[in-house]
Parts: sequence; C-alpha cells; structure tokens
Amino acid sequence: MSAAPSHLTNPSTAASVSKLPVAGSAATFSPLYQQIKVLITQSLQAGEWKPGELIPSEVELAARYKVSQGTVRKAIDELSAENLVVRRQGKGTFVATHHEARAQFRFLRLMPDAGEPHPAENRIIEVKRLRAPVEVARLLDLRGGDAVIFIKRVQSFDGEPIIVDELWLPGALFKGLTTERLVEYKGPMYGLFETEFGTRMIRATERIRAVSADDAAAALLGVASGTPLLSVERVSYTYGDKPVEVRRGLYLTGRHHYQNELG
Amino acid sequence: MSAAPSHLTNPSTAASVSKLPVAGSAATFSPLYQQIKVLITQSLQAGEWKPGELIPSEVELAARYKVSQGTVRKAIDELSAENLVVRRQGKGTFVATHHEARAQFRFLRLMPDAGEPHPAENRIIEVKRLRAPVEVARLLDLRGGDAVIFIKRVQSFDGEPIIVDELWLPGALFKGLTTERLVEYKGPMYGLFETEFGTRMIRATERIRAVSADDAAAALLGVASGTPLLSVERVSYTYGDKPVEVRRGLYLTGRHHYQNELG
DNA sequence: AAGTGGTCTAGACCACTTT
DNA sequence: AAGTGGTCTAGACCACTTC
Repeated sequence: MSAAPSHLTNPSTAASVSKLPVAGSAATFSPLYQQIKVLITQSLQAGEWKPGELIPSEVELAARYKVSQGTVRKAIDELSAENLVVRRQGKGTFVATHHEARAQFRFLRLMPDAGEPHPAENRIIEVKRLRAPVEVARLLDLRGGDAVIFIKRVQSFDGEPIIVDELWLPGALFKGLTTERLVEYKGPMYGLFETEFGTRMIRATERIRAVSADDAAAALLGVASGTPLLSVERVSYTYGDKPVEVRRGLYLTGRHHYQNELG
Repeated sequence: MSAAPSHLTNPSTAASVSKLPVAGSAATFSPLYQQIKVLITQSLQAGEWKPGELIPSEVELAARYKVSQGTVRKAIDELSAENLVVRRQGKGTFVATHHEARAQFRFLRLMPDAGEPHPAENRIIEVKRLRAPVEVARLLDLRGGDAVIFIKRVQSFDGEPIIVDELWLPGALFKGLTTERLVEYKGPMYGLFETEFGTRMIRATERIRAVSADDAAAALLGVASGTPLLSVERVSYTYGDKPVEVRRGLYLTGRHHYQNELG
C-alpha cells in the first residue's frame, strides 16, 4: 500500500493515538474493515446502489477506499452474513432485495404442517391515516401527535384465511400509500415499500403470545370467538436500526405452525 | 508449505481430479477449510476436547493438519459462528458449553414482558421409562419398540408456574437418568446432559402454535381450563445432526412472551 | 480472454492474557 | 517475555460467468 488513507483511521499506523483515546473526544478506533463496512452501508442507505443492483467489485472498492482487497472482502463477508448484500460467484455482489423467494421466508415463518408453503393471497380490509397511538409512537420513535398509516389485511393460503394483520407505518415515510396501490401491487408488501417508498426492512424483532380470538378476528378468520390464536407483535428496522414498522398479526395455527430455528 | 498433506485433498493441487468427479464414486471435493472444519468437529464429537476446555491453538492445528494458519482460522471462524466453540482473545478457543448464561438464552426464548429474566426453578413431576410412541420414534430416528425416557416438569419464574414441559430422550443415550439426579442437579438441564451423559445439544427446531389448556396443564399452571397457551414442539440435535431430544412445552404467556429475532 | 468472487498461503504487526 | 486470537497486506491460483 502506498500512503495511509486520510479519511480512515488505521490503528496499525496510528498506534499511539489508538492507545490514548482522549476522554470526552469521541475518537474511538475500530478495525479498518468495520469502517469500510460502515461506509458501504452508508452508500446502501443513501441509495447509491439500489436493491437488486450490482455494487462495485472488491478490487474497485479496495481502490476507492485505499485498502487491500482482503479488507474489503472481510467487510462484505459480514454484510453478506447480515443479508444486506448477496454474493454470486463470477457475477459480483448485489444489493439484497425483498423481490426474491429467499427473503420471503425470512419474514414470514408460518408454514403448513404438511406440504409445501404456498404464496399468500392478500385482502386489504382498511387503510387510513391517523395519529399514532402512544404505544406505536414509542415503538416507532415518533412524537405524540405524528401521523401514521394504518393498514388492516387478511392473508389466505389456498383460499383459507389464516392471518389477520394490523400495521402502523410512519406517515412521513409512506406518503401516498393508498388502498389502491396496495391492492394493485403484486408481490410481497416489503417489496412495495422498498421499490415505491425507498424503505428497506433489514431486520425485525417479534414477541409471540397465545391469545383468544375476539369477535372481529374470529369473523375474519371464519372461526369461533375464543379460538386460540398466535399473536405476533413485530417491530421492523431499516438501515441504522431505525424502527419503521409496527405490526400485529393473529395467526390461526390449526393446520399451520410458526417455524423457528435455534442455533 | 512443504508437501501436500496426504490425508486431505486440496483442489488447488489436484485440479484434474476435482474437475473429473467420477460418477458413482463419492469423491467430491470441498475447500480445505471445510475439510479442517469436519476434522475439528469429529474431534469435538469424539470428546478429544470436552465442553469448557481449551482446544489447541491455531498454530498447533495448522501444524497438525499441515495447512496454513489462515485456513485453520477460517474453519474455526465458522465453528464459532455456529456456536460450537468460543474464541477469547489472548486466551484461546474453548469448546462451547451449556454451563454459561450465554447458552441459556439461546434455548429458552421466553422473556418477561417487563424486567430482567430470572433464573427458572424446576419441579420434576414425573420420570419414567417407556416404549417410544410412534411420533417420537419417528422424530428421534428410533425403531418402533425402542425405549425412551419420559420427563414431565414445571418451570416457575418468581414462584409463578409458567411452563409445563414434556421430554422424550433416547433410552440408550441416557441410561441411569433418574428423578433423583434431575432433582439434585443445579443448573440447566442441557448442562446435566452434556456433563453426565456426554450428549451436547447443538441446535434445535421449534414449531409453535396456540392451543387451549387442557385440565391437566391448567391445574399445573394454576389457570382455568381453556386458557390460551403457547405450544412449543422442539427437536434438538447433537453433532452430525443426530436428533436426541423431543420436547413439548406449554407456555403461559400472560406476562411473558416468546422473543424472536428475524435477521 | 477478461472479470468476478472463492480459496490458500506467508508474513507482519496489534491487542489481550498469562507467566 | 511469550503465547493467544485479531487485523491487514500482497500475491497466487481456482471456479464461475460473460463477452
């Protein structure tokens, strides 16, 4: 390597500084490949490379950031492990997208007890704009009176209604989201969010409980009130761990189950 | 490197062979670091290094297998990602064990809605030996009449009974498992299995449903019959993806929830 | 043939832990 | 001081894809 890259701080070449982190100053050092990872993530967030597109090759990125190819490789390895990008030998590295079968199963864990999973059919029940309820505002990091878009829908498999979903999305990020666009759109909802609104869901946390179906849910699912349902409360995050969706699903688990892997 | 290692097949030095996999012969080539990974896993399985113990350093393993340190490193990186070993800078690499707070949360995802998770208190209800029911036999890869050990217990948090568990274990692997030993043993049950019976749980799959409490479960949990409960059916696997435990838990999710991360 | 990611090596230095 | 894993580099060759 020729010269130390000015915009990056390499502990290997600045040992004295890294050993003396000034209290109060935020000058903390992280490995080079972590810094590269942050830079690449920022480019992804800024939309420099869009979902589905090819990002520059390892050699190009190494030249851009003035580090070795091996360092770029380690950064991309981690981004790939986090499902932010997908590597394809011989072709290159692509920005991950929800427009793939791959991504579907990551975010919908309900599987039929027997047989192959079938694609879900969506029925939109309601879309409206309202002020965020306190609990939703807290989870989405919004202020009290901020607007959110509320969506209610039913998902069916093989014609059988199985899931009742309620979603809350920050109004500021999803301006122009209407029933019409939701109904027209074919494919996964996260695909729509990503393509039409530039918001890509990266990861989510779920809290799962067993509850009794109330009258409304029972009617939509075609079961008796009081039937046990799986309640799945989800908060989804985009780049920078920013929460951008609150969702509550009620799953009918008579012939389906929530599949989970403990590693 | 001096000479080609005789026990390993390196495609880099045997390209012609790797390009001509003979149909019928099982001679398939995998990267060197994958082969190293298999060898290390076999040593773990054979008990050459026991849970909690230090495994040889990267330099030593590189010498043993006649490959570079970088290749060993990549193998261990993956074993570490799969939670088979734990790296500690400056100290070495250790065989993962269930006798750590770390491992607990991987296999018990039920968390209190508010406050910190508390350690579970176990109450053993029943331990007996019986012939494997067909469904259990199928899941455990046993033959029809094989013996299994059946355990029923209740787990409480802060004195409140929250979980009713039923477990089935292959009799051949857990000879001598009695109520007494289960009651005497302090700490996680997987720790007992690992230390006393040499069977370490590596990963598990779970199928989750919402069900109604029957009379027996309701009595044990101190709730009304018909209360919605989370049903968690688990199959646990040890080295070589061998199933070694079937478990069915009923979770009371009034003030607790099953926590899951979607990556 | 040229370009991409995938593997493997060898060597340097760093951060952390123990002796 | 010596040993461990952690980072970074440079260069070679392989497998796969595209032109």
